[in-house]
Amino acid sequence: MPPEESENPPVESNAAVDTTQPSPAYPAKSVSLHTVERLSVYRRMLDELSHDGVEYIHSHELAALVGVTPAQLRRDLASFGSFGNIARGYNVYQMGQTISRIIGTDKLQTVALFGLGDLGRALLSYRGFEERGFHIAVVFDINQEKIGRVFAGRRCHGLDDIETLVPDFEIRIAILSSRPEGLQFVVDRAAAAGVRSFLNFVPKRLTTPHGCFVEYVDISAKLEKLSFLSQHRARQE
Amino acid sequence: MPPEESENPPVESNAAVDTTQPSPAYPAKSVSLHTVERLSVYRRMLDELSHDGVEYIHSHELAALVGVTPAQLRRDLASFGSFGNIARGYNVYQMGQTISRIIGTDKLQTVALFGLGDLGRALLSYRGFEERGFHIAVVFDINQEKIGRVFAGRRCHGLDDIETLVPDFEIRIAILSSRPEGLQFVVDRAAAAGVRSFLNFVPKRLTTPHGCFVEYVDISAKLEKLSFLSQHRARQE
DNA sequence: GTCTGTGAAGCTCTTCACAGCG
DNA sequence: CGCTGTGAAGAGCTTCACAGAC
Repeated sequence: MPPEESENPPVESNAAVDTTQPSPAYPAKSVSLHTVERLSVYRRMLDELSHDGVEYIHSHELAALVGVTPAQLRRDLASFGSFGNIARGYNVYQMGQTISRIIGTDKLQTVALFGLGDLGRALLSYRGFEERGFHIAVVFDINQEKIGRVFAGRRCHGLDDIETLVPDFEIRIAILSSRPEGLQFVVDRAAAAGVRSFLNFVPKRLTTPHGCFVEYVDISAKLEKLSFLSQHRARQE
Repeated sequence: MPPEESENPPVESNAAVDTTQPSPAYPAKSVSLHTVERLSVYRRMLDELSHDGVEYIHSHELAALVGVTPAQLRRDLASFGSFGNIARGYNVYQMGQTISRIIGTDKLQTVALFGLGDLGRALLSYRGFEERGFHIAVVFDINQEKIGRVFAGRRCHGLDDIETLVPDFEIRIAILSSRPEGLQFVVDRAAAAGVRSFLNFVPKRLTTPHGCFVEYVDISAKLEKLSFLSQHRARQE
């Protein structure tokens, strides 16, 4: 399993640029995955700051708020172009917009959910997704008793609707919260219908379909990590 | 915020060693956090294999099953002592036991849950924790209407019971799934009562109490990472 | 003086490749 | 032969520290 971390294809500016500021829009070089994860954190804090009326912020202030070093913050931001003002720092609103555009959440993204067990229903009612730019529009389950019923405003579909609904809603992202059995089949079928990436809550390793991405969320593993740390480490991380 | 990743204090063997096999029990050197995360994955797969009756396995086989390189698997295992048999490979059952002991899940651990919203209730009904050695024994909420009611077999408590219940149940780990407001206060209070580590589902940065660990699970951030990848990268991760 | 952006150093994790064993 | 364990090399990420801007 060779990690195929090829360099980015040169991403041409596709969207209409309508910002009033001369903000750099797209990554100049390859942005590391660690950086991408931190970008989400930065954006959340920037949204809060913007909401509180803060216009400009210095790297050391924002860094302290999100818990990274100032150097790292500046490095992360520089990876897709520099736009800090030396006297006043970074424009809070503009930087938030730029990060949104880079991670692709400047427009609402339509998401599908597979599996309406306890976790699936909880994710469905979670309001946090909408405010971050994700909308669960379609839900699927294999359970005949659930198909046709409505959960949190969405009608539950059977797997046979994958081929019609995924293209119709232009779904690129799927959340997996089903039983492990048959999960690979669902993933392959969804990928064939056009889904490009999967957020997998099921504790089961998947064979990633070609051209797709899978991100794992393993809650038990996180607990085990904490268990290890409490046992073996002395101080905070 | 200097990352205080001091080297491990020499962990002396504390528990009574009762294994029948001459397996090394405790990390010889500092085990990296990445290794710890993978150990959870190895153990899950080893449990499955053991259940299927597999007795021995070679590094390249197990590596393929969990999606890492054979070299990495061997390196991970070697970080807490080597116990592979050159002819037959690794003893599946013994290695699972050893990993459990290292991450501290060879005995059931009692966990508290803070916040009984949608996500909290889903976590409460999730059966996967028990089989990995974690038991949610106590649940808390600030909502007066929930206090006293029973959810999935556990009576909901108010925060005023933290100081009595945490010591009584010897709770070391807490899961946070409440609203962001007042979360820091809850964490500080729980830490003072004896909780050592926190699994935080709330999208809010915490000041880690001294001597404690906080592990963040940010689902929206994961979606944003996928969104970025679909946009900018060409192939699978 | 302060702050940003960045070359360079430092550090950590991963992979290579091979000695040694069976 | 093939496999494990490991020194050494490689790759990637973080931090240092300073030039340049203000």
